[in-house]
Amino acid sequence: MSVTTRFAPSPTGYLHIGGARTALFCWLYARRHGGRFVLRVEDTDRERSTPEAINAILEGMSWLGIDYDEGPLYQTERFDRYREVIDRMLEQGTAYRCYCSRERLDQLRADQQARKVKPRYDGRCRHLTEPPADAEGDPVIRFRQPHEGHTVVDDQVKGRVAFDNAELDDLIIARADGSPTYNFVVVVDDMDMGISHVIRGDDHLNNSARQANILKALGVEPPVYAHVPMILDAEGKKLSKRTGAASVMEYRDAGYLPEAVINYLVRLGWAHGDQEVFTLDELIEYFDIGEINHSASSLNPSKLDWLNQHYMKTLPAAHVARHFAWHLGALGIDPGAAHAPNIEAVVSAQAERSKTLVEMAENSRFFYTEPREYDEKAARKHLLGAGDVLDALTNALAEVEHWKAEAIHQAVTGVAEEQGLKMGKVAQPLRVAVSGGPVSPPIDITLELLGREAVLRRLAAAREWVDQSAASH
RNA sequence: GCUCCCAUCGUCUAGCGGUAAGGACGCCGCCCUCUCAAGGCGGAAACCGGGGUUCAAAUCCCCGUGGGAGCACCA
Repeated sequence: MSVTTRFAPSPTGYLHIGGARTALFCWLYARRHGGRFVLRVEDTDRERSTPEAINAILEGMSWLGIDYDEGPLYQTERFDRYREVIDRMLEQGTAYRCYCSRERLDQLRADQQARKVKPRYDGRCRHLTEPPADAEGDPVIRFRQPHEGHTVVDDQVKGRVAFDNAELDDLIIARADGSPTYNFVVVVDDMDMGISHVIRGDDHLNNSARQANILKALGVEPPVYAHVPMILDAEGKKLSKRTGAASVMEYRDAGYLPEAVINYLVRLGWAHGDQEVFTLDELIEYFDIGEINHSASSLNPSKLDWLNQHYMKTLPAAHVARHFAWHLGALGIDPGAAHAPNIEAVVSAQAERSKTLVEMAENSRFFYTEPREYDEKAARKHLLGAGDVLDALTNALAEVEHWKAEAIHQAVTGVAEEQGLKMGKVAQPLRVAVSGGPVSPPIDITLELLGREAVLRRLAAAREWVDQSAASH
């Protein structure tokens, strides 16, 4: 059987992280089986579906690198088709007109709730042959749900799930204004698009029986269903805009690489033995629906951090640098400015001491702008009284022939020996002088990246600061 | 309320009748060290409860408990 999967988000303002994982699963499954992956936008809710909301989803997909073979398809463009199917069902008798007023329906529901039974339509219009005399307004169309027997969904994740058809009522497939409803359009779309595998959130598991029944009424074999569990926040609660971390774009903005997010997401609810890190090719080779977990999983932010750092360290520096540049820009830094250090070298130097690109950008500020002031504690500890060391360093560094880490390292250790000091007593004043604070990549690499001119300029400024501080105390 | 789903370290998970219940993140030690990290080594840490089935149960069944989802002229 040829595989066609689909991702069908409704545009609600952003690409939800859970939706992104579902999309990823669908995408991987299609790729794995040489099938097709379709993107379908469920925009029948005209209120919520804005161009911005649709763009947010497309942007999220493209940032993650999840491409699609077909689409985006929009349901709002398919109303004629839905109408056609509804008419056919009316003709065949698998659907019927219901004239019950909203008031009656509300009353019915209220009564049932009061009697503590499951609210459902009582089928009053199910056997009507013509409109009742007291009918007011346009009728809705309901699906004639079979009431006997069971509908079995052989879910690829949850296993065999049986629904008693008596539990299912005749759901509305078209409103009084003629517009089709969700459970119906999904069915028509899945049928028309030849979807073979419906992989979606398990909040839809209950819908699958009725959808399967509509499909059968249309004479079509239902697709294979796979309902994947939800993603919860770190506290085990439902993710929301309020708690944050729900939108894919928040992860980009927080400094995560798409590779890290993909790897993190795929391991949330899916595992391949003990392997933690996967290339895309490996995922395509290994991914299978049957290995998806049955239960919801909570976000583990520190594990994402770890993966992100892993990818920052191991992905080609040039690739990481492209994302890094974007974050530098967000800080108002132009990585392409004259005298700016080689950005790939900065990435290599900072990757092992940053969890995110945002952190990397903040820690790398001093490479691009001279420190306006020194970290107070660090300056007091390392700069005060270090005038002689700074002088010696200035002299030694001015002499260095090839401004490379190895030569710089020799010069610095030379000063330490000559002054009878431990390396720390030399490197730390130097570090504070050039970076403004107590933390930076190895001092020789830091200096190489900064360039001799900038280093000597910063040393002179530090020397001046030492004198001034000494004078004022 | 009814229907459906779920349940292994704090978290992500491996396990699919016989294991000292494994790995990862995080945490705690030690080593390395010019800072911060990274890295190496080691450690603490789990089968929700109760019944069955079986020679044997984290694994299979039932009940309970606890989470979650669905029950709209929303998607």
